[in-house]
Amino acid sequence: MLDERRATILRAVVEGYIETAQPVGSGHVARREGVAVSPATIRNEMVALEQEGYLSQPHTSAGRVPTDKGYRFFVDSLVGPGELDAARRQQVKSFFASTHGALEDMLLSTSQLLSNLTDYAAVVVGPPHEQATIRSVQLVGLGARTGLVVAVLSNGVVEKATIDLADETGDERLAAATAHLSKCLVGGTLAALPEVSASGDVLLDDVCATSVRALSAGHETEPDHVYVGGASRMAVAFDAVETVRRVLGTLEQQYVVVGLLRDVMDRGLSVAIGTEHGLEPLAECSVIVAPYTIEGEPAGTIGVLGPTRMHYPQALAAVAIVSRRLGRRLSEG
Amino acid sequence: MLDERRATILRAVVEGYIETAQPVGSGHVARREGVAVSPATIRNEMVALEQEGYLSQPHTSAGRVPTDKGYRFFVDSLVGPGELDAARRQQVKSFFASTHGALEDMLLSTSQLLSNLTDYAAVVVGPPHEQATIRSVQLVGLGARTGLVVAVLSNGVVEKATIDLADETGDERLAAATAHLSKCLVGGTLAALPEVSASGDVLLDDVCATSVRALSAGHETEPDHVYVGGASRMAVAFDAVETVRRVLGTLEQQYVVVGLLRDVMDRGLSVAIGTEHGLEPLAECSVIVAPYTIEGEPAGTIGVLGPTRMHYPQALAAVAIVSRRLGRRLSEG
DNA sequence: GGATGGCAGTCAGTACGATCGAGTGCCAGC
DNA sequence: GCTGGCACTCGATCGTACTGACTGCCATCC
Repeated sequence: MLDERRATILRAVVEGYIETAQPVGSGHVARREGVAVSPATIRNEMVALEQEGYLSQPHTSAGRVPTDKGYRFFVDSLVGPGELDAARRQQVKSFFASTHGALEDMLLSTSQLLSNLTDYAAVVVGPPHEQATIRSVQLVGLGARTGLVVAVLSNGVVEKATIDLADETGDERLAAATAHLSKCLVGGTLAALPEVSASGDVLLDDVCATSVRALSAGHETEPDHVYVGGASRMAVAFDAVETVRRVLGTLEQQYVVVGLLRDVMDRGLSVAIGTEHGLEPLAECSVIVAPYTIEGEPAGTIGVLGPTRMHYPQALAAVAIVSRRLGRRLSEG
Repeated sequence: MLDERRATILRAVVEGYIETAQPVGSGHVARREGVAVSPATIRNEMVALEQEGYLSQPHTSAGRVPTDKGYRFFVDSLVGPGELDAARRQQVKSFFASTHGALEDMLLSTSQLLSNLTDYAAVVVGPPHEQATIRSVQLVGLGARTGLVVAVLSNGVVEKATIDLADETGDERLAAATAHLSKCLVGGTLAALPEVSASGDVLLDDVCATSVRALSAGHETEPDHVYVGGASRMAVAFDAVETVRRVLGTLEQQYVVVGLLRDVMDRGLSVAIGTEHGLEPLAECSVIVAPYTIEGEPAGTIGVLGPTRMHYPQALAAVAIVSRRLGRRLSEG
C-alpha cells in the first residue's frame, strides 16, 4: 500500500498525464494543488514509485508516465465514479425518453449514446440467446427449394436459418412441419434443442430435423450480437496510425469483442487496464464494463473502450448511468 | 480529348502517384516504359495538362499530382477493369464455395471478402425491402403487455417490430390477429401496406392496426441494411489522422453510406472519384460500385471505398467478380 | 533524519544555416 | 517540334548549437 504522500503524487502524475498526454515532471506535480512539498522531494518519491512499478520513464531526462499498475491503483483507490455534467445527464434522459423500436435498434443507438457521452468507442452486447426460451417457430417457403426457419425468442430476438428443401415440399407440408416443430421446440431454449420426435411421416421428420440442425448451427457460429458505436473516435485517441489500425481491426471482429467483455465480467472487474485483459492488440486500451439487467435478471453488458489514459471518472459514471437506465427501459418492455 | 502522347504522360503520372504517393516529376515519367521523349518535352506537356485541369502542382519545385479530372480520364479512357491474380481468384472461389447461412451473414462476410481482396473498405447493401413481397406475418406475445410482429419477406429478410398490447390480449386473440393479418398482408409489400379490413371485432382490429403501423414505421425509419467490412483499412490509407476520423465517422452513418451508393448508381456511374459524389467528408476518397442481381432482378449494390489514389484496375476487377458471383450464389438460394 | 535548495548532467525538441537534390521554366540550337 | 542546357526554386536533410525540462545526487538546514 502507498503512503499518503506517494498516493497524492501518483494521483497528480496520472491526472496530469491524462490531461496532457505528456510525461509529467516533478515541477508540474509541485505546482498542483494539494501537493505542499518541493520538487526535489517529489523527485525522491517518484524514484520510489518507479521502483515499485507505478511509474515509468520514457527516457532519462523526461517526466514520468503511469504504468498499468499505476492506473490500477488510481482507479481502485484514488478516484470514485465521478458525476456526469448536467448537459450529459440531460442527453441520457432525453435519449431514453424518446427511444423506441426493436431491441436491436435500441441497443445500437445506446452504443452511439455511450460513445457520444464519453468520446470513446462504446460496445453493447445484447441478451444472450442461451437463456431465452423459444416463443414461436415457423417454417416459411422462399424459393422453390429454399425455406426459412424463424424462431422468436422470449427476449424479442428473432433467430433465423435458411434450409434446403426437397422438391416436393409444398405449403401444406410446411404448415404441418411448423406445427410439429412448434410442439417440440416452444418453451425450450436454443442452447438445448431437443431431438424432434418422430411423427410417422418420413419426409416431415426430415424437414424438421434439418430445421433444428440449421437453427442450432446458426446459433453456435454466431454468438451474442454486439453493437459497436463511435469506433472512429479511436482514430484521434492514438497518434500512431498503426495502433489505430490494430485497435479498429480488433473492434471489427465481433467475437473477439464479445469474448473480451465476457472475460472482463467473468473476472468480476469493472475496469480492465492495458494488458490486464490479455488482448495483445488492445494493450494500449482500457475497457470499462457494466452489466445491465432486465427485470432483475442479468441480460447483457455495455462497455467503453478508450486509451489507457482515458478519463476514468467520467467514463465510469457514463457507463453506470447508461447501464442502469438501459435496464430500466428494457424492463418496461 | 487528349493527344495520345499527353494521355501516355497522364497515365504515367497517375500510375506513378498511385504507386508512390509522391508527386511525380518529368524525370520519373521519362524513365517509364512507353514514353520515348525527353524530360524537357514532358515538362512542356505537363504544363498543358495542368492548364487543362488534369494535373496540379503542390508547390513550385515539385512534381505533378493528378486532379479528380485526371483520375477520371484515367479510369474512363486509359485502363480497363484488370484481372485478379490467381491467389485472389482462388480466394473468391473458395469463399463462395464454402459460404452458407442466412442472407445477412452472407452479405456481411461478402463485405469482408471484398475488403480483403482490395485492401480497402468494402460495402454491401442488401436487397431493398420495397420490392419483396410478404410471405408470412406472425404476432407473438413477449411480456405481459408487449408483442412482436414478425414479417418474413420473399427475399429471406425478416422484419420485426415491437408493439404495446392491451392487457386483455391473450394467446388465442394473438392467434386470431395473426390469421387476420396474414390474410390481409401476405402477398403485398412493406412499402404499400394496405389498411387491414374490419373483422367485426374491435379489439382485434385495434391490434392489427397497431401491428401494421409498427411494421410500416420500422420499415421507413430503417432503410436497407448495409454491411461495412474492413473500415480499419482506411486508417492506413491516409496519413492525416483527421481525415481518417472523418472518413470512418462517415462510414458509421449507415444511411449516408446507403445514400452514397444509391446516388452513384442512379447516376449510372461505376466509379465516383473524389468530390464527384458530393460527400464533403469523403472528398479524398473514390467509390467503386456494382449492382448484383438475384435471378436476373437487380437486388443490391456492393462497393469499395478507397483513397482517390486507389488501385483502380484491381479494385474494379474485384468488385466485378464479387458482384457477379454473389448474385449467382444468391440466385441458387 | 527527513525535507530542501543547489548543481551538474542528460536528452528531446527547436531553430538555424548550409547543402542537396528533385523538379521546373525558359531558351537556343539541332 | 524536340532536345539539351541552364538558371532558379524550394522542400527535405543534416549538423550544430542552443534551449528547456527533466533527473539524480549531495550538502545543508530545520
